Amino acid sequence: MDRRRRKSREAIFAAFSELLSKKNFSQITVGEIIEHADIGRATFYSHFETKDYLLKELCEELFCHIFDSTKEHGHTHRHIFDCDAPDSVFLHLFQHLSRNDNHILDLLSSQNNDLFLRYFKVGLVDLIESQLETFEIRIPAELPRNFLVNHIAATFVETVRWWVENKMQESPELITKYFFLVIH
Amino acid sequence: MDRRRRKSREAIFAAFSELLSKKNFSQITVGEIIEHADIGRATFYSHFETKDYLLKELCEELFCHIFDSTKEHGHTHRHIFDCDAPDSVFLHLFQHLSRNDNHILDLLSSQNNDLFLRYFKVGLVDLIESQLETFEIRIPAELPRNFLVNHIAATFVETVRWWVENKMQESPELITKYFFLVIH
DNA sequence: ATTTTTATTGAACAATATGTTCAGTAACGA
DNA sequence: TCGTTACTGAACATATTGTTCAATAAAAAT
Repeated sequence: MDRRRRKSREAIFAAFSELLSKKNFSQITVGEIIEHADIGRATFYSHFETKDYLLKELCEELFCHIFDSTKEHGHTHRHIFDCDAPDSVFLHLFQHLSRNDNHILDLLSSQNNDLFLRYFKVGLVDLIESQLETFEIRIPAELPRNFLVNHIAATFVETVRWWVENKMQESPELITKYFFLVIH
Repeated sequence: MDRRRRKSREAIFAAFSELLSKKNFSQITVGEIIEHADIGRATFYSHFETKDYLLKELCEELFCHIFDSTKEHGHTHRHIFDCDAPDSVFLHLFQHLSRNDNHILDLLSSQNNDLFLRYFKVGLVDLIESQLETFEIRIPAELPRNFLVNHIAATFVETVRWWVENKMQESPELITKYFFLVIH
């Protein structure tokens, strides 16, 4: 990608992220994004069709990164069972979040956290779907697999929500413990 | 309240609900609402400051109604333990939803279901908070009460979401069973 | 080093949406 | 019947959106 194009794109993402951490998505205007990113109006529209697509691409950048890195871990963990915690895919996710790369936490703590948690959950469902059998969870036979996968993903997301709403005072390890207490 | 005022208010709610079941909240304009409700522009703004407040008041009308009715049930159930299912506060909620009063289901099935489920969850948290001790759920001592309440409410909401996404093929009784399988 | 390709700019543009104002009219309640 | 309250519809200023275009500058290719 052309360097100029990459710089514009990054400037838009940075400006948009900062605005999102301060005010509501629906109240953010394209004009504001342009102003903060310090680019021309036509440039913005040459990159993103609408504000919604911008959000979508931002989420993909943020979360694909997380899931890719945990999937690598997941693959090793799946086979190496002498690891400290066999369930640590989730621990890794919590740790990853608490490191606050790409200012994810600022976004998850903002008024717009629903927007991000929704995207996050979709990725989680895929991850859990593909690894459900490796989890040490007793699966009631009467329960649709589908339902259980959704439940685990949703519980994880809600745990994250609770965590950030409580200013993230707990360690990733403790949060992981809470998570498994309600899942098992 | 003046009959004219009540009629305008109802017309706005009806028009707004219908629009919400068809298209995205952010894409609905005040102009459209006015047109469908068949009222003057100034009338709309004499009732609701913004589209967001309109949504808020609509949610309150919808859900206060549900919670009020289940709280009455809850109070009786709390003391009458020869009832078929002592946990039936949740069964009642599922049944109430499936009756589709006020077209709640249309709204919960729409693209905007997040908006409503968010409001719904807030009411649920209050309900569960006040009745947690009456539930037959073993409470791990290490878990903050706060966390558990949020988890139960979130699980209920996610169960509803799963249900409506799957076209509500299951009976309220079966859904209640799924719910308790993952909660207990 | 020169040429070609590509991206950005800024301004102008029409189209749409927002929220307010006001005088006239109709419905309400007492 | 009379005073009050609500609705109307049009007009209004303002803000936002998304597009267009010619000029300019940076990057890539030769």
